Amino acid sequence: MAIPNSLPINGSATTGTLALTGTVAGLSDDIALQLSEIFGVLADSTRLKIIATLMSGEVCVCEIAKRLSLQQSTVSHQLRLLRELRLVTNRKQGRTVYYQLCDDHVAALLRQALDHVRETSESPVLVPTVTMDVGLRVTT
Amino acid sequence: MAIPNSLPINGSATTGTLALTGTVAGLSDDIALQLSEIFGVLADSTRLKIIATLMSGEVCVCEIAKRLSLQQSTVSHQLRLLRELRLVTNRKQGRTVYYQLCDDHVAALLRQALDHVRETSESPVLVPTVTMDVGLRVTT
DNA sequence: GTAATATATGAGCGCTCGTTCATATATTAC
DNA sequence: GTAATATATGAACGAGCGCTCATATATTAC
Repeated sequence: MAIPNSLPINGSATTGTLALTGTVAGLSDDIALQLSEIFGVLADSTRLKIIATLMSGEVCVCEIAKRLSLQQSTVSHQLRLLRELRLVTNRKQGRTVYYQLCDDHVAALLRQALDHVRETSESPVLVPTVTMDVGLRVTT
Repeated sequence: MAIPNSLPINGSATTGTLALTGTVAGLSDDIALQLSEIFGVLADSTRLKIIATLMSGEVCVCEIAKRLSLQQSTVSHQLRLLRELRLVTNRKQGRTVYYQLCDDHVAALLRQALDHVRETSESPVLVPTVTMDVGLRVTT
């Protein structure tokens, strides 16, 4: 994920021309790029964990690092990316900085994907089990 | 996106332990990785366009390449990835191979993200317009 | 048979991404 | 004042990704 020039993730780069994309089939270059950027944010497990952490509310940098066993600089770099995409806001109090999610869309996508993952792997259908029937038969 | 060892995108690598992820907050390494792989598929504009093309039904490789102005090998490589993630199925007829989407989840995520992109950029709120009021005032 | 068409795939290349390390700044404690 | 703590950020490195080119295979047309 590249860090953009302080542009939010939404808002089209060009003007209009959404008509062709009415039925989904046939994405314009512009929209395909926007979508890939949105999904790109979620395509890293570290960022996903950070976002998920923020879904429980406002958390400071060092707390995120502690909870996720990440280096502070790693967390700061990722938060910077999320900040420049306008997905989080921050608030400084003393020497600690608290971050907060401010985008519903990304969180909604995460939730939906999570539902799907759970749906397919949660159901205790055929938990691997080995049943052995051991015995000795003496042939005389 | 790496090509996996013929493993589908769903199905957890380890056994169970989904309990901790009940409220979304606190993703396990395993689940975060699974999610990042799902989003990773959608994090490339070329793949998005291919998937969107397949959302209109069964399409063959050369047709996809033609519609999207992509090289045939590019399309084949991406389709191979999608095939190994079990997101598409293919059917050979003569010398042409038809591909078809076979995963609802990914298509649903695309649709949802698309709705959000449209929602925020579609509305014709303040289309950039310059209004000039030019005149000459002669001071005598 | 040969030629043309459709697809698959390995190798290589350039680019991007995520992490780590080192360091700078700001704030609090003393 | 100094020390400790919290955060931000630039540089560098290694890994992975997507594309292109070349080539192999399969099928159809002739």
